Amino acid sequence: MEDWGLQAVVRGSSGDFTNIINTDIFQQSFFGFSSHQKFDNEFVYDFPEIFEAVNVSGDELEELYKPFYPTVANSVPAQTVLQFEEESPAESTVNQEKQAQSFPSDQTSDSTTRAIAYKPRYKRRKNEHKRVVVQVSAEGLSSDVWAWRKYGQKPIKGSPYPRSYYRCSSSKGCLARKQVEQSCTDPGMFIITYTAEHNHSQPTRRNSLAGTIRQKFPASRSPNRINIKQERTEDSISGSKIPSLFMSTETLLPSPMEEDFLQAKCNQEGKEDDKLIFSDDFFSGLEEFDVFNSDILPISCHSSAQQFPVSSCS
DNA sequence: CGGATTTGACCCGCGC
DNA sequence: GCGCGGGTCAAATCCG
Repeated sequence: MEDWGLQAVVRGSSGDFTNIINTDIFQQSFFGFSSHQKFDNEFVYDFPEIFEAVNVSGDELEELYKPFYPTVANSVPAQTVLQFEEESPAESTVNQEKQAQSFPSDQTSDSTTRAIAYKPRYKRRKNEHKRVVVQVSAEGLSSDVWAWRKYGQKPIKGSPYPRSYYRCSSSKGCLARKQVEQSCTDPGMFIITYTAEHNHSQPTRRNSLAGTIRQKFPASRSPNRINIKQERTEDSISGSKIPSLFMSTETLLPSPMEEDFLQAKCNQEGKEDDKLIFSDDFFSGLEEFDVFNSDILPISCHSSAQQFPVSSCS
């Protein structure tokens, strides 16, 4: 997604969406949220009430978001600010080469690019990858859907707390990185910096995604809950198994976030006839969605994305 | 025994 | 050019 490289300020009135911030789901649905562009390189995204408060603090964040203070100051006290750092054009080619090495199946890399050997021992410091900075509570720390392996820890000047470095442990070639440091102004909060993107789907062996989803959409909060069940139907033409989306009736009254989430997926994954078709990748981490399913009904989708979600087959 | 963590050494961008 | 600060490496250790 091209817009992923833009700098963005994101604010939410409530909700620990950081639980899901580094998942493909969130990233892909991110731009489905209502937004407006303030400057050439700044977008403001409004999040629905379903999110809980996340406060911004810390010297690093302050430095990062100086240009955006007007936006921050005008929003409610409870807010979350994210920044997506844009890679510099000069290094873009190098990054493509490196990514081509790591992602041989990447459709954006042609065979010529893929053949280039590039293996620096150390990465460039700045502007190499998109970065997402979030602040979460200790609870948010433990609900990461990805498997991380700690590979370093350093004391940080000006902070009494060290910074921990993590890399993705579920895929050998994955460049995804994560830094965690305790906020010096609010020791109860942690600043997480995600760097690069995963080149694989979420690890299905971990149950934390289901836990995250339950946390975000507990059944007791119906009608805001979202029930999704994976079902693979055979394509009459290709004969391959195609995952389809099934939802319970509660989603007839979706929260704005869910609606935009689904709309974004709808836009991205495409539609076929009156049924949403999602990729295998989307479902790879959602196999436990049906844990709290009751009555599952297929939904339909109008051809216009603006009308989605529109109806449910009863 | 294999994967995760710890931790000192090493590397390197960047400012002076 | 030099030194600082931060990111990564890798051997040792831990742990299930």
